[in-house]
Amino acid sequence: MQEKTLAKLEQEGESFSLSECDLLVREGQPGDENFTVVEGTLMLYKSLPGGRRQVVGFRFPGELVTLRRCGSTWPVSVSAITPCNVNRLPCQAFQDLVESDRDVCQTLLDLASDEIAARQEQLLTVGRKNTVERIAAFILEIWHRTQRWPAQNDEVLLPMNRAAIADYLGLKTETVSRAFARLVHEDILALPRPSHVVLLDRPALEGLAEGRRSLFDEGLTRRA
Amino acid sequence: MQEKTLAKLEQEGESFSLSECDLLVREGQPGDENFTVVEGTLMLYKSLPGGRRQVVGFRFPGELVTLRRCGSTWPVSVSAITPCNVNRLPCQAFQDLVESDRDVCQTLLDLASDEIAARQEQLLTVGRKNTVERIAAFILEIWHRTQRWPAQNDEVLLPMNRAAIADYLGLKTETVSRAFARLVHEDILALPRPSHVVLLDRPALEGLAEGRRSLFDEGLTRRA
DNA sequence: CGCCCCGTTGACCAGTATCAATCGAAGTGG
DNA sequence: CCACTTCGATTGATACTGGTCAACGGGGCG
Repeated sequence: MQEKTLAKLEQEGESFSLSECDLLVREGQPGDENFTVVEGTLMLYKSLPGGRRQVVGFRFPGELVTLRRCGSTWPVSVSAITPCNVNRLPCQAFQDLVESDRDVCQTLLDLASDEIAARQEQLLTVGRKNTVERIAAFILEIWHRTQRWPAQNDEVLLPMNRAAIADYLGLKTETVSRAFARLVHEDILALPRPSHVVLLDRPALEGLAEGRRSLFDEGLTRRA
Repeated sequence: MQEKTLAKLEQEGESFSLSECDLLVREGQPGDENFTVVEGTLMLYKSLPGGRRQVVGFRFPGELVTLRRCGSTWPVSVSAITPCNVNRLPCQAFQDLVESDRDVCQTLLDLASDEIAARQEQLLTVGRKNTVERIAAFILEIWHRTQRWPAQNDEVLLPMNRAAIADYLGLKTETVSRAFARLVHEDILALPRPSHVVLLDRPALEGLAEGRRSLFDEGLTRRA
């Protein structure tokens, strides 16, 4: 259903490619266009003076970049964190499709609901979890979203670097490194390369991500 | 337009009231209903073990509580922070209205876009601003949203207590108090009562909220 | 009148940021 | 092919913001 809707959007639009680090749109910029990702990974973020940056989402193949009110300015910047193929659809054509096809409209409302729920979840992570819990939640999120064909394996390839992870989780890169190091030390993860994560103990990782479990539950009690 | 759409929703639904602190729905609960606020203020939040809580939004009169995928469970809890009148509309009736009326569908997509942008903004605030900047942004947000009739006055009545503010901003109540105290000390705000904020220097407050200005730009440099 | 809750303030602590150095892999040029 | 450069990741030492714990104050209500 979502696939079909996105396919409808894409057959009306035109496709083009982006190199790694290319900026697709800049925060505050006008522009009545919608985009979908065909190939690669995009990053959505907002900036603050002093080089502060908050990543508010990643977009993988098959996803709509963002729902936008026609005539509005972009609330975020979007840039490619890998080489990408992106499909562009003018806002008006998008609008027409919504009005002519009720399935499209319903699907978009569902996608919007999912996106809102995802941002609420990210808020919980950024606002109320500690460093290790944030990293655990992050790895599991990317794992879920990139397991397109349920190949029940326990590996994740992170397309984003440590700076992007840090800015997604409201941390600094050094802090991200240390959290990874702790998870590796506890034998919950392995990191053959910085972008290659192997899940050694998924239940433990899930416990951390949901704040049920602490790295000190056992193991650092003096006389255990 | 949005008002007209919400009115359509409300005339189909049934209205009822909530007392302060009543729980409207609990996170994870099933329930195919949509709600709008007629009177009062609602709070949306998510919980974590250990009593940790993240508020992900407030709802004022005339607002839809949240867009929901039909058949899904609630991703958040909703409770009344003041006495409220709320309108309930079964998901199916909501669905029917969306399908029969393209204006409704378009308006809902616009509302969803706004909500997504608002959560992105909150993420920036929680992830990348310091205590004072968060409070400044918060006060201005509530000020904007409660100035329904552009009575160009500089007063805000906060319907939520310090705990709700803290949980919205990823802080503790003591920290919220201290930030208010600093803003009062700098003559940017006055606080006749804890819930009654008077904006004495809106430009300064906006500068802080956007991270352009620091409380130390002048005033705490040793020899100024 | 007194209790209780919420907000405020103070003293101290801890987790994360900051600053700095090092490591390692990938790319470049001799 | 190998030295050199570069950039991202990692690790260590220290600083600082916000959290924790505790006490106090004021207003509302029984």
